[in-house]
Amino acid sequence: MSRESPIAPVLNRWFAENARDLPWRDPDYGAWGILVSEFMLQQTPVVRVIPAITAWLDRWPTPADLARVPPAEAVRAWDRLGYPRRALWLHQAAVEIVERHGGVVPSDVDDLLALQGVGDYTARAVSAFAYGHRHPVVDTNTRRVIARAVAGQAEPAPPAKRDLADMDELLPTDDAEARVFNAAIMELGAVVCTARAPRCDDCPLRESCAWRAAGYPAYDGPRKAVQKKFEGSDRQVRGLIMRELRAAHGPVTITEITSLWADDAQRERALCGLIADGLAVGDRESGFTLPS
DNA sequence: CACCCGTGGAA
DNA sequence: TTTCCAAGGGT
Repeated sequence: MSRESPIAPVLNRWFAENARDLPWRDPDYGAWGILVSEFMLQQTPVVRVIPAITAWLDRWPTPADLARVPPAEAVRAWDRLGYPRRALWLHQAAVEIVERHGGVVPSDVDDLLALQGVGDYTARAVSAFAYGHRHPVVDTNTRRVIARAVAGQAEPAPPAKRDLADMDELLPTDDAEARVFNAAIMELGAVVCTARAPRCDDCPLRESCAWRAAGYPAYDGPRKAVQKKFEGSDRQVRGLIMRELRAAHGPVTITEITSLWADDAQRERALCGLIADGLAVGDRESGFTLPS
């Protein structure tokens, strides 16, 4: 037997009055725009995505528009949103949408999951937000809100398959309400129930929050893996090379690349990695470019 | 499952 | 200055 979500009514009401006016929440934004927004929002903050997605959709209003240009154009337009593989994957996803779905972003979760760069989160987000289908949409925000408001813990456990079922239990049975709830719980995690300094006094769930009821106990679970330092990392070197490739009109010579980073082994590792990822193409004789 | 992958802003 | 973290996904 199932029962209605205890927190959906109050959360959905709060969302109706407090939702940020984000571009992709326009009812006419379209599935392609929403798919692009989800790619860009993978680890890139909202404030940096807003100007980028506007320019992107202005240039490539449909998957077919993106699919017919070289991947280099996508990587260049991605600019400094970070994780440039996402630009490559988004371009590839557009190609697959044209090849397999007649240029229309699919609505089925399994079809979406089959697209390059689309995982559990993005597939369900697109199906739910673009097409109104009832799926649990689980991201870092929803996991944190559920950990606190429902489980009474300061931080969620490491991501697990179980998260989908946990979210599904809270999801209203009605499709439209479920879609709003997915957005609302994510929004709450983004602006109120934040990772640092949550604004519990302003939280619509404060009366029922299990973490508050327990007296805000500190997190005592397994230590989260700490992100490795960026300064001096391979990622920094890759970033420097990518910046050069994006800015260049012609091939970038190996001499120019060598000048970017002194450590030979690390520089070589970064360049080989970019080539393996398909972000760089070429050789030492003719130089390197973005993939065409 | 642990680790890797960019970039920038805020505490 | 350093650390944290941001609508994840692939291997």
